[in-house]
Amino acid sequence: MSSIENMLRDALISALKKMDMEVSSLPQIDLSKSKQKGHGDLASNIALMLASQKKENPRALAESIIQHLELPDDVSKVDVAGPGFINFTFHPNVHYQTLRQVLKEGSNYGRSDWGKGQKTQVEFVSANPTGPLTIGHGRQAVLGDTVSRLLEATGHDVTREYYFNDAGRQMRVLGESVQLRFQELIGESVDFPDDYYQGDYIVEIARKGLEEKSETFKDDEDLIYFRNLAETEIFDLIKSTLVRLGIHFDVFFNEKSLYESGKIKAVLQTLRDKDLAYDQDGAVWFRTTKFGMEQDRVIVKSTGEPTYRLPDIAYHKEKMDRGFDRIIDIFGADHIATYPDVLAGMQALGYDSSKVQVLIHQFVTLTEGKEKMKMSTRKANFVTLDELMDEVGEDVTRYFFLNRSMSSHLNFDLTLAKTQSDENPVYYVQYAHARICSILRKAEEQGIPVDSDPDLSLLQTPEEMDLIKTLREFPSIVTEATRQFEPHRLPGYLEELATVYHRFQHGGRQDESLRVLTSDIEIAQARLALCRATQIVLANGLKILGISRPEKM
RNA sequence: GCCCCCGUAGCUCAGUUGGAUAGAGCAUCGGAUUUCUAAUCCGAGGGUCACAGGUUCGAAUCCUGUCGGGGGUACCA
Repeated sequence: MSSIENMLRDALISALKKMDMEVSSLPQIDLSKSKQKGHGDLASNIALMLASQKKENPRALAESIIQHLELPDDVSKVDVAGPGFINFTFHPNVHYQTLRQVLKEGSNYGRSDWGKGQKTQVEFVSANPTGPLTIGHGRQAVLGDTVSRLLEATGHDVTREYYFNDAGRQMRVLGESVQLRFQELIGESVDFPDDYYQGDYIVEIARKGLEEKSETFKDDEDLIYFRNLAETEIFDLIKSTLVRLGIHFDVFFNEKSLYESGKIKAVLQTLRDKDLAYDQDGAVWFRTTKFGMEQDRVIVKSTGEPTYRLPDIAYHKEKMDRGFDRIIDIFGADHIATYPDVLAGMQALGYDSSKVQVLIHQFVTLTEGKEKMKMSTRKANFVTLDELMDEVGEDVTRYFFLNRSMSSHLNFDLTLAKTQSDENPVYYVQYAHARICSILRKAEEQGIPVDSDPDLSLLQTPEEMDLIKTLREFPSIVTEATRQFEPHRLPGYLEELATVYHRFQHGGRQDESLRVLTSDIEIAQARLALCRATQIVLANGLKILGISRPEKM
């Protein structure tokens, strides 16, 4: 955050003091970028806020504030507009200074260290290995990875973690599904139940099994064999899909290890000791009502098998014990009811549950033309992430999932996605980057010397100034996107930046004097510096999104 | 029944803790090119911000209710 905002804030406060205002009861002074051109560089609604508090006319109040205001040197103009906004216009030097900063910081521009030293864990995907990753998983995978990248860009120490369970009923059914397909392959006639895994990939795995096994006896040992085979094969598949998407996990955490290390039992015992767990109807209940919930919840079924809550709580305790300062869980909307139990569990065990931040994203609904499809791994009516990437490419896939806010349903029209791949805004952004690379190459070919300290004050056209002002926003876009966990702000910003750049460069088509490589060498050098700065910001932004930065298109 | 998310242009979606004339892309229509990459630019049309009340200087945004879509409300995860 550049200090000009702070200087203005201080100036406003001292102006208000002069007016005998109660500074302590002041609403927070909001200084935000003016929404429209002609309204200056920053706008404050302080007069409007105070007017409502004091029941005074906001415009008159704004005028009065201005009269008492001592402007910092870098602010060249101040005026009152609309219902009572105070608009500030910067001296152009502020903008040239921004440009120098971008060029100096290079790939660090936009990065910050406000998360310095914060050990942060991000858990996402966490799909059990029962089938290939689908478009539904894709949204979470890309969101989780990008949230992680944002956290890294703001200085956090991030661990990406994938939690899975290979011991449950799902996995048993999976193993049996493979076994049945195997029996078919060796010529036995089998009855394949409707609610078993229908996908072709099951047959593929069974075929793999045929390479090392020639018969099956339907005993437990066989079942374990097929279950394990399925798990390794499917996990390989999942990992290769993730690699393709540019996602690397630091830790794959197996739920089973919580049982083996006795941590599940220990949690249960602790809850019992604290009288937060009790027996009833043959099951063990967790007193969630103690933590403000409507009813208690079962944590161990009467069969003796824990419900998902118990291992989830034990897992989060494990995370806490590993010393993370922040724990971020990314879940689909179907898990919305489960996390309060986990948070209650943390409180019950004496941990600070505010360290856990749960991000819920809405579902992907898949349509093909007008058909609405309900995705189900079991029934094998899904589109895999790999198929999507084959069709539209990795960059489009990532962008598609990132361009929308988590809280809105993502309507995925397959036919549209295919035809739209040419029109996808990601190309628009990448093209701006490629165009800059091209122009820089051209400058080199023409032998224009690189001036490390060009006269930036030669940049004066509205297009040039717009571009610089847009570059100036980047760091706060990154920090806000991180703070609010809203990755979609970044693609929106990059599209805006690309637009402003394209407009700038387009000007040169009609008018030679507006070209970057214009005959006036000094102007050319100043514009080349502007191009380099834009390239830096586009590249830094795309990198955070995990999208490639082509030098040619 | 109760709880959570969503409802904004023909379509897909933005809209910063309540602020200035509600925006963008796609689609449609009209213009610009012997290009520093037309994967570009400029312009036009297109809106009862689901509906009805309320809060106030000001509401797409906050509150209440209704309708519609999705998800939950398990001794499934």
